[in-house]
Amino acid sequence: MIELDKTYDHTKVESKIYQQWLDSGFFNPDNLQGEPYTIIMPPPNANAPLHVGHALGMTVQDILVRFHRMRGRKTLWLPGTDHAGFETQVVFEKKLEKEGNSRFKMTREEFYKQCWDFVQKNKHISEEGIKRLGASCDWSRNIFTLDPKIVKTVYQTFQEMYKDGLIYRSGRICNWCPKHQTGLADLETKYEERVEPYYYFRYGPFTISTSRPETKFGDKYVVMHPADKRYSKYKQGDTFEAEWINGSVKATVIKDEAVDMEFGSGVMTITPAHDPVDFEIAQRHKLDIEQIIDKRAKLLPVAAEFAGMKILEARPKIVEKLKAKGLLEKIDENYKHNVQLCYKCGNLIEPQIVPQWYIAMTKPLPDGRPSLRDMAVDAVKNKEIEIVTEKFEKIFMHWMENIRDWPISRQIWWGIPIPVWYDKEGNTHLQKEKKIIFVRHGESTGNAKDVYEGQLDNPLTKKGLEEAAKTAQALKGKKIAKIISSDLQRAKTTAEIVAEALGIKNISFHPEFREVRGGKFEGETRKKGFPLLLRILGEGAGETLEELITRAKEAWKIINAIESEDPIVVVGHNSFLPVIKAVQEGVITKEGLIDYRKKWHLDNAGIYEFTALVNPEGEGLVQDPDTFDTWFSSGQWPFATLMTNGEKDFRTFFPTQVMETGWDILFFWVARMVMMSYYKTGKPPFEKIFLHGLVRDKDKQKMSKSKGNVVDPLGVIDTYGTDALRFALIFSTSAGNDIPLSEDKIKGMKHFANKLWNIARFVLANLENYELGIMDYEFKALTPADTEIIDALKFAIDEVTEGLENFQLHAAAQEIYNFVWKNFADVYIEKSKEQLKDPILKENTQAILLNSLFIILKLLHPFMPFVTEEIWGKLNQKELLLISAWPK
RNA sequence: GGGCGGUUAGCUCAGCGGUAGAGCAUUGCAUUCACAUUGCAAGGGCCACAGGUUCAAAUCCUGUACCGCCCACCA
Repeated sequence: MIELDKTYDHTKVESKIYQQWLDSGFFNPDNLQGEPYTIIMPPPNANAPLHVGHALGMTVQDILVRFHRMRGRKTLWLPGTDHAGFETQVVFEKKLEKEGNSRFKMTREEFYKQCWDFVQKNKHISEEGIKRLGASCDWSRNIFTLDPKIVKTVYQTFQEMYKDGLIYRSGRICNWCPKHQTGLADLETKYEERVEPYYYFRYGPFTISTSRPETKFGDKYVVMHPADKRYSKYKQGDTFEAEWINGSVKATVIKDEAVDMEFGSGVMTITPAHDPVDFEIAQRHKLDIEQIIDKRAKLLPVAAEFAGMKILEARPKIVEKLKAKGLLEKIDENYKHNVQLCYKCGNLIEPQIVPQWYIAMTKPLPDGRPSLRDMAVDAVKNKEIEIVTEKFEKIFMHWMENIRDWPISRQIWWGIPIPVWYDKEGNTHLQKEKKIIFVRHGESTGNAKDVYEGQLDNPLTKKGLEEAAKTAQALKGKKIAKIISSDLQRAKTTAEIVAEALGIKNISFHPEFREVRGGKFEGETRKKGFPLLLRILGEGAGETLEELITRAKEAWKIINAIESEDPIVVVGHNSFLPVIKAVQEGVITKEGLIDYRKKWHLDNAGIYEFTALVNPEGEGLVQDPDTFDTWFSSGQWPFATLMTNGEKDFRTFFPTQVMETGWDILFFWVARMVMMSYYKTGKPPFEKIFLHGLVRDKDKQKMSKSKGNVVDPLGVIDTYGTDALRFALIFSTSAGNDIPLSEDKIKGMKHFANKLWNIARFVLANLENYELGIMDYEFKALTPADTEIIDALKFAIDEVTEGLENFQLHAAAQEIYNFVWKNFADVYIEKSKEQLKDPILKENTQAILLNSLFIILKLLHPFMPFVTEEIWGKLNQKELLLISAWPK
């Protein structure tokens, strides 16, 4: 007889159960069968602890993932963390500021290293948080957005898009944040209504008006609408002298339709260097453009005595001066207008002309496909991608229609550097693609004996010679630029056989590491696994890590010196081949090398082809100082992540099934993923987009640190348990709507977990020695109460299943909640107490109680994984509830 | 300026053609019996307003009034 505690104590259960799940290996789809079901986790910022919004997202995804795993799908939920370029840099700079430091006092390298360490330290905190939420994701595939394998994919995409003419660099005007010293996309700015004085000035024969007199120093064009009759006597190109801030200027009349005749006097002067509309007018008419304000929002020498002043300081003084000159006509003190602000720091955006990289959103692809925008729009229109809740589909379409080219460069340091170099003439140089064909030597006498060879210079066996010839055949027909080989006999001979068969004269041999230091491993019997490299590095028997890396870099020098687009064949032994690849991709730690050694194992005479991106080298080449917008790399996340684990994952799990995230990053992220994925793979990144709302406090207020109403999910978990938090987040809310979360609600759900626990306690207490495996129990002599609960149970199964299938999680949660508490506990259990006393009805009743409990646990498991798994474990089950079959 | 939503019980929200629902809160009763992190019961709504479609409207259509959000941004 199994006794349960009187109440459910989550603190005794959760970490234990999570460990059981991890140990089972079933978070990893490699241990599951069936049709793949994939969700890529939106990677939380590595620098910040989880907030309750993450808790909601993780819960929703975990529910979907657990549901489909139980339904027999090969389920992959791929976790990761995000370097979150701008966000993290802002946080880190604030930290520096507190310490009296600044990034402008540091070298870029210093800054990057410190930021890296800062992020690595915090990364574990968010990963721990994800675990505590019960996320059943596959940690063996956990990945960071700055992982070299991700960066490589990002660079490849950049290169492809550049070659396709979709990426270009332009010196047009951009949103500039003077505080953060970077350009920003439109999405990264916000508007705020302000009431500010509005000034009317005399400018030659005209009246012009402005809220920003400090920009007006360089103004030498007056612009009016061509159809404005009031000014018909002025013609395009007319000039006149006008007394202005610092003396007389020669002004030119420009006619442009951008001018609103109704507004002010219908005449304006323009400041092309600091206003997007003015800039466009200047472009149209090929007007001079002069910078007035510097990147720190201070006035330049053109402002004469005002030079060096901050704009807000200068403004009243300039007005004063113009007034003294009799040029001020009037001031409207109640002028309401919108000002553009940096969405992070809230400082005024100062438009500046700074060259940025852009992606063309509406330009058709050179291969005949429509533009990035159109591919995304088409996908949603013809339901290749479905956005859950129509509301967001409309918003998505509307945004897409008005989309502008996307600036992807940022003048910040924390992020992926832009892989572009400039020479002295300002020409652009990209990374070079090097096609590499690795070939391992054929079987050597050492291989035949299955021993480690190390530096032993063994020849090929007869079989090895044949293998080399076979490999040569496989390469036949390829144009090969050169063969580079190790000078060990086994490699040399293999290389020569290949060269001869393909008729290649261009072949060179390079010295291997030959020194014997201990040499303990030589000739030893090969054991399981991939220990050779480990032993080289670990036991000091051979080459040190530094020596190995140096040698790999030397190899790359040789490869890079080859000026050919054709593939280069590299012949060597099994340990060195992946090392070259790893070093090229920047994985230069011991762990990184060993990881590569495991992944790229080659059989004797095996072939492995890949394309490397190599930085250009040359006199005076300077790398572009900018980094990518985080969303440029995370926009590639669904395929980039799946491409890191060999090609198999990508083939198996892409396109993924669902992207679940907050609606607030629909444009930032989701739209970009759709476009990038179609571009790169020709496929949608996911079939469904499921957007959750913002979690608000009980008064529907947005949570914020300054309001002090932030709910810490981990604190809630400590007090009420993960299951309670999860159920509270899901219960009585529908997709895409904001969710008010109150402590009462969470408490109520803790009560529900306890209710379930006591239901189990009751069922178990009344089982006596009844054997537990009764899922096939044949019911006889059903009472009306029995029939009723069986029907209700069937109904609940259907409703919960349907709710989960249709992303109506709240409906599913309510259904199971009501069934458990009302139908089962309040009605059936109460009636069963009588029935259990009846010797005829007893067994039947026990069977119904137990079967119902089984089904309840299954239905509830996606929502409340811990308490259900714990109870399940008390029911003498062999397999985990985690992978038990979903009821039908 | 353009677009998208919302308005249902005191509070938070489901329902979206067929007799008004949940959680919390309120009130009364019960309580050695799985659970007081409980049970039973009660009160509480012309489903914003005005028209229309329909045998039938909280649910569909049109308009009005508030509330909210997104996009654009006029010097």
